Amino acid sequence: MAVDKELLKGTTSTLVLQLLSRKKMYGYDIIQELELLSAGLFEFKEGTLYPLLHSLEAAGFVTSEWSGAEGSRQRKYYVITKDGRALLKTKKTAWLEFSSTVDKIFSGRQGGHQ
Amino acid sequence: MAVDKELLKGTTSTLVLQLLSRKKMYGYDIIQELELLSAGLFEFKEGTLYPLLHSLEAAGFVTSEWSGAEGSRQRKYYVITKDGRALLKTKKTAWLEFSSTVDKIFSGRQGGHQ
DNA sequence: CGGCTATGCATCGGTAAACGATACATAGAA
DNA sequence: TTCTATGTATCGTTTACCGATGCATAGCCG
Repeated sequence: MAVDKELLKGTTSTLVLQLLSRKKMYGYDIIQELELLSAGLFEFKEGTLYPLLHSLEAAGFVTSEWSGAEGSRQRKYYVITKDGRALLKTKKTAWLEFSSTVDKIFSGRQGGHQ
Repeated sequence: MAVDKELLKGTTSTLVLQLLSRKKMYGYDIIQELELLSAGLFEFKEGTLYPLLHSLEAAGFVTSEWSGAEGSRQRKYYVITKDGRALLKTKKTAWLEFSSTVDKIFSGRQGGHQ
């Protein structure tokens, strides 16, 4: 594929980076917010999100920090890095290119023989 | 995921069905045409397409027939069925819902706190 | 007090889509 | 004759995603 394999297999990492580009968030919050923003269409599972966050961190696209009020529950907040923002930009561009191409083909504006 | 897993993992089967909804085609032709229509963006591999066509046929969404001039090379043409057209319609609707949701989230029109 | 639910992070194994490599055969061009 | 394009096909690998599960805490309600 000429387009990014990851894009075809899912826009999950891009969606997560997009959310993190707005504010730092912790895992559970990301799951809730994506479900809310998509009107229930996207239901990320823990088994999907946490490994993804770990790999994004290992690759340097996000960093993490434990935070929370003294003595209360600690949450692991993820913060997007400069590299992460660059990746987000690239991935969003790729998404637009991909989705517009799919739209074009689906609309049937093609050759037209037969 | 509330949306179809197959959709997320790729729109390949939908793209193939879309092409077949226009005219019957053989495998090699499908690969060429998709590359052409997408301006080189989609480069389907044989290892992707042929197993896909076989599974579509096994599921009853397409049928196949060998055809070609007498004595010349025989090509295996695929024809979309009524079930195939119904599936295509469903998948295109799902794609629109999915892509518009992704677009909305990417555009940043969300909550806006912080 | 005890149990239930929501919150919160995490890992592990299974499934299946997509791909790379490869095989094989024919036709036409160099 | 050798190379490239055409044409169908299979196989093994990779890996995204998910289901299941585990563990821990906080708050609510009977």
